[in-house]
Amino acid sequence: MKAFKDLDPLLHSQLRLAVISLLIGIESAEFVFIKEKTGATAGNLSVQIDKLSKAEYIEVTKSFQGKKPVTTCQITPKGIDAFEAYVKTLKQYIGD
Amino acid sequence: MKAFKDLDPLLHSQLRLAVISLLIGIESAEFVFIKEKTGATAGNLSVQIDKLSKAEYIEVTKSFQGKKPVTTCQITPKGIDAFEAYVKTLKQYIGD
DNA sequence: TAATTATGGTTTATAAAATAAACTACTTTA
DNA sequence: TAAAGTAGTTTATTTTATAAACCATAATTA
Repeated sequence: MKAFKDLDPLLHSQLRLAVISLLIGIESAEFVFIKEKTGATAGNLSVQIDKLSKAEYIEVTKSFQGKKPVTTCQITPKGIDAFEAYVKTLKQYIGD
Repeated sequence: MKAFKDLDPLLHSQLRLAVISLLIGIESAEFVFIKEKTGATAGNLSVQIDKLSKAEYIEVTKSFQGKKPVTTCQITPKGIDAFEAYVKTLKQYIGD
């Protein structure tokens, strides 16, 4: 208990945590929306979304709105589980 | 709000967070004790304690117990403030 | 008593992560 | 048609985390 590796390193990242905690309360969100909400740069966000996607914490769909590319993100059940486990562990840390 | 940089990067590290959250509930703790509790390696812990110390989040005292060196760590008021701010921000993330 | 292991760390090197900068592809506007 | 904007991706650089090697001293043992 309180072994420092208990916190899922994939979620324990400033930006990825912000993304997941944003997606947890919403059905789906577009790249640009997430970018604005988190204040991240496009490059950084692109990389982190890719990691979350490869871990299957989120599902990413690419489509077009007219001629513009639109990247839509959605949290998966696996992502929800991971987030809940993360929060649970965290609460032990912060004594809640 | 929820800008991903809101979380103090100095505390947003698996090991440093474990150290601080350990020290918050205790007057002071020795290096070896923290090492065992967190499961960290000595090298890693040494580095992270140094960072927390340089940021004045903790105070480090070196002494001897007989002939053995003893490194004692204590959280500072600044460290307590930082931890509380961190927890506050975090709670917005995890929706608490 | 000379090597061996243990304790309590620090320093340095390497691996992994985050971030920024540069780039692609296409569109809109001046 | 040249410039600027949108929506991202890729690559390079910086920072961070981690592991490995090391130092000093003490206790153990062969």
